[in-house]
Amino acid sequence: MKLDGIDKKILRFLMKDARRPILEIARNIGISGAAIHQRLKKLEASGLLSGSKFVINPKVLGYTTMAYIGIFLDKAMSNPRAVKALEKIPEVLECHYTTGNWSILIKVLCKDNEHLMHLLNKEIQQIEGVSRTETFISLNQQINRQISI
Amino acid sequence: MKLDGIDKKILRFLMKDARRPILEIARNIGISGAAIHQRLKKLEASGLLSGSKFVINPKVLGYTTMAYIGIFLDKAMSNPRAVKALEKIPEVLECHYTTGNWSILIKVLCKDNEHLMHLLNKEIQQIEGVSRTETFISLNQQINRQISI
DNA sequence: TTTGAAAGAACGTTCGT
DNA sequence: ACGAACGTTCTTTCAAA
Repeated sequence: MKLDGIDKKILRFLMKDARRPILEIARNIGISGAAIHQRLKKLEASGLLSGSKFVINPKVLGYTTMAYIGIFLDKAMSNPRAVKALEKIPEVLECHYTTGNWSILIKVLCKDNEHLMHLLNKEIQQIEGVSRTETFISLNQQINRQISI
Repeated sequence: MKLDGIDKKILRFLMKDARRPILEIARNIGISGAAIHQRLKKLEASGLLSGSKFVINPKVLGYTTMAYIGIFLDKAMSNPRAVKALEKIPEVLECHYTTGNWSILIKVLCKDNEHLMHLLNKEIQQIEGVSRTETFISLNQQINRQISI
């Protein structure tokens, strides 16, 4: 997939604000709305644009504690089964099958430390095959962005 | 901030597709467009809705290697200065100030392992005050979602 | 609070060029 | 890539339930 300068400009606009009107972008870039429309269709067809999302600020709902948890699995425990169990826990936002010490690295979002403790003791550790965990609390997320175009 | 059932339904629609027309959501939920309009304004004013983003699939652009890197900083190196340096590296998508072994945990996205190696050796390790790093390659990201409403 | 309606502006989309 | 045209959606407003 190759992007020219105009494609990149369009993407940079929409990645910041998915609701930005096409015509407004057209005016900013200096080409017609129809042209942008065509390009967006191409980008969509290529699979590069996989959708749009409203971004929510979890702090407003009281979710202030983010953490990464490295999980060690027993030999017998298959990764897919563990993932299936983790999917059912809504606090788990990401789950990665990683190289290195752990079998799995997950990112969780909790209301506070107590919530996190409960999540660890009553949810994560209770999953069959989970032998040990290592938790890293994010005291402050200082960068959060998508790939730069 | 308290959400009632209708708020939650609206959010669930928009979190999946930010471009979904309000009137269509209204029809699905069974209330008027004007009501949704009012609620969205409230949600925006509360700060819960912090914007919308087009989601890009980096694989289409050839970015297939995601990794987490734990960074050890020298005592002398202040966290803000390190973050400033990391901000300049576009491959760095997230940066967390964490408890535990490392000073900083970052998430990076690279085209391939070679790209990652270059990033580590020529960019990250070159930052003044970075003493050591530990890298965890994500072989497969199996969950990726926002907070559940 | 929500509704239904109504107005005008702005938008997405599709053409022929 | 353009510009015009059409149908839809958005925003805003208002009186009424």
